[in-house]
Amino acid sequence: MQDKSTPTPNADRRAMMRKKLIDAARALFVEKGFAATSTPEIVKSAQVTRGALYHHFEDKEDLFRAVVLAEVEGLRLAIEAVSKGSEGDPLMSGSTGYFDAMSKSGRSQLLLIDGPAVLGVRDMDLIDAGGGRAALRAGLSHANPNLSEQDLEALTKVLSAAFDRAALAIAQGEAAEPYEQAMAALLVAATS
Amino acid sequence: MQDKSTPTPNADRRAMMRKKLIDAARALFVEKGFAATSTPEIVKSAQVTRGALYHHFEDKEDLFRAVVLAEVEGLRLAIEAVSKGSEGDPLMSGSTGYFDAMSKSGRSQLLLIDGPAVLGVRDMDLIDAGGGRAALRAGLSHANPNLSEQDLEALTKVLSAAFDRAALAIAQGEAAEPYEQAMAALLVAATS
DNA sequence: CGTGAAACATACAGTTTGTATGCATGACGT
DNA sequence: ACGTCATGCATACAAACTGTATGTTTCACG
Repeated sequence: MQDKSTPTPNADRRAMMRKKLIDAARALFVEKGFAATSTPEIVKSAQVTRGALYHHFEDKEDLFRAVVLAEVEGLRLAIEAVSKGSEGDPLMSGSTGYFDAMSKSGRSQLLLIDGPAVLGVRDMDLIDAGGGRAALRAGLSHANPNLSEQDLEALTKVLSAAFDRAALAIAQGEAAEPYEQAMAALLVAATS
Repeated sequence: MQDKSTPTPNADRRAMMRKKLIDAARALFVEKGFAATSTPEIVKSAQVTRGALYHHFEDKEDLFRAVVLAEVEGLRLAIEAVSKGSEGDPLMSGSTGYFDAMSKSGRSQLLLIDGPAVLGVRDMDLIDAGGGRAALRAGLSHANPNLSEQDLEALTKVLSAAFDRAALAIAQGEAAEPYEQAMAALLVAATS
């Protein structure tokens, strides 16, 4: 059969092109940061032209947002996979699952550093409200049923930030155990 | 006396120019973020030329670093001022002092969001190692003398991150009490 | 199979960044 | 007091980047 007889459907082309751009952008954003990464670099790495980039994304920030959203989804799946076959306290197993999932290279930099700076604290807060924080909140709520909605939200956020900082430290090469231990201690305290 | 008879010493000129630039840059960085603020904007706001900027700072990032360093110093002074005339548990009074000091407009954005993104996590970690974290560490160490150096460091960092997140939330307009309460609970737990 | 829309490529205008160069002004020894 | 020098600052310039406008190709579909 002639090659020309397999035209690529538009939906597939779109998905493939977006993936190529998102993957190339992710690698460069992780390596050099958002500001230091230029769109010519990105399209060169993805082997397409800038026309394609600006056809699929409004601007550089929009592409970054897509990268972050994909990363959050990856994080969600990873946590889900880990916590599936685990027993015991859901908070504790969720904790190890989170650390495991956040160990993927570049993930903490994207989600914890560049994300808030580029997309803003509010947007980023909404974006990762689901990514593990919902589970943490549920666990805390279960342990402290008497907590007001507001207090629960506050406790969730500060504990979540502590988790994030631990994941970041581990990603930067520090030993994991002290942080896992510290977070376990805090969790115990927060659920008693 | 003729006006011309008071030539400005170089040291003073230097300090004044740096201050003008740092102040103008701080306002714009807070308002629009680092990337979205251009050097022409900064010098226009400071009523000088780009030549002055690049004479006193290596580049835009270097100016940002100066802004951050000044901010950390301001934070340190503010905490010191508050904690001077306070009684009781140094950790608890330090906590309220920190929240108070971090309530200055733009401070959390600069130190917690843009700082790590622009200067990098490592540099920023070194920069604000003193700004309140040292006191937190000392307090934790005093309460848990048996903790290893590594464990103490980890606990300090995650708790510090929780404080930061609380300060950020408050700066974003959320109610302060739930966060102060949550942090107090965590502190109690971490010192028992 | 032809018309229209979507996907992509190329070309362009406006900004921005950092540097190079030139001028002015305070510092300092004699 | 004055000449020399370094420092402070302004202007001019080249390279790079961003977003848009315009052109071309490829699929969708009646």
